[in-house]
Amino acid sequence: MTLSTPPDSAARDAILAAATELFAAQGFAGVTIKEIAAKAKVNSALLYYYFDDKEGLYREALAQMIGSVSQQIGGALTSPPPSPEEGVRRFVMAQAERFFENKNFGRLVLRELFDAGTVRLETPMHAVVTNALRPLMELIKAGQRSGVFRADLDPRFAVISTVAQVAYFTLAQPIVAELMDRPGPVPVETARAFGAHAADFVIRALKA
Amino acid sequence: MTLSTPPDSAARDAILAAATELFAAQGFAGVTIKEIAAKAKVNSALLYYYFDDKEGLYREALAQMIGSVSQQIGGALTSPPPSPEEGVRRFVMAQAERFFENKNFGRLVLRELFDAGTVRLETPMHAVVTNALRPLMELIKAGQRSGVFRADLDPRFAVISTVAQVAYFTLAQPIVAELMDRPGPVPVETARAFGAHAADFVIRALKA
DNA sequence: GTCTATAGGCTGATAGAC
DNA sequence: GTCTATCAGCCTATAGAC
Repeated sequence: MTLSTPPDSAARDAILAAATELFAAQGFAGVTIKEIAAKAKVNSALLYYYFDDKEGLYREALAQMIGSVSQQIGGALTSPPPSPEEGVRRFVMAQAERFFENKNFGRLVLRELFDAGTVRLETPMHAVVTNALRPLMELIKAGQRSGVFRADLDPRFAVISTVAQVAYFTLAQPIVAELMDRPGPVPVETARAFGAHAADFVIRALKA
Repeated sequence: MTLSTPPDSAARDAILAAATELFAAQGFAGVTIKEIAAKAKVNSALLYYYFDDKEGLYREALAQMIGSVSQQIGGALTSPPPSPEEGVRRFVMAQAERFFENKNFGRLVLRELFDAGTVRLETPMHAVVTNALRPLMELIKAGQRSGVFRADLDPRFAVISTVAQVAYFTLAQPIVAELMDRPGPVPVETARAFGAHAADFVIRALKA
């Protein structure tokens, strides 16, 4: 069936891809419509054919990213939970995989977090908590009940400590690069190695 | 002695304070000169008397924050190092103290991290690494040599895991608030409690 | 030092030809 | 669907009165 606004089109996809990348790198206010059009190699007026306005475009870019990725991360916990430890490891590894596979995701989402005072969107943030963070918290609570994890930790704090690892690594690339004594962007192997380190680090801190 | 550009003035201070707050909340591109002037309760043309331009104002706000605060955090390690564990605890607590005492610091600095692709400043980031992160890394290495900390950890990764805690907590306020089941901003007691938790969490992960 | 007034450029967005 | 042309508004920054 055909919708009133065509949902699929090469031009539309190009616009959305360009917008996602630019918003992730420079933030909502730091990007212009013409800049997006240039990157997508389309005329700037065309953006208004496919999207309501600049904010609508931003909204769609963000919603698309968060919807797909936060579910994929949370999805690491939907399959049978072998042990709390293994669950936490899977979660962190899935988070690392998604963040490194799609560098824009982390930046776009975390950027939105910043701008939350200036808020544009509440729903996507809610999706992150519901899809990814709540399941992780339940897993940690289960681990605490079964005695595998320390019971004296506030499970909410434990969740923050866990997700902070990969999030900060992704976000703080300039600092990470300098700390690594490496010029230029951090290579994927390093990022992957950090994911493994992070899972290990967190599990060791959680264990009873 | 008098400098060419008067360094102290109530108006100048008001402008700098207003700029810091707004840049921290909305980013460089998201703030207008008139907005800053309004918040500082001065005429917008006055900003150009005290600062070169918008970027110069941003630069000064950022440099001032980073200079004072990164040294204060790193300073937690200059006094006699009692034990590696205690050193790490002091570092994390100092980081928490500074971040929570001055909410703008974390946001302004971390925001600049994001924009590093679009770079405006490299020097301040360098200051963070030199003043705060390198000393922390040396401390961790010392702990590894003396057998207090696990030797199989990459000290660079360990540094990232350590600073990520408080940084993410500060940054991700909207997510943290929702996770806490609390409407509105996170109260200071909670932030302080997280600082203690974070220090504990990290030390447990580092210990041999 | 602090203000008013304004220049000049760029921005988001629309109308309408093809 | 995609483009050209264009506008009104806001933005940074400056000139100059007080």
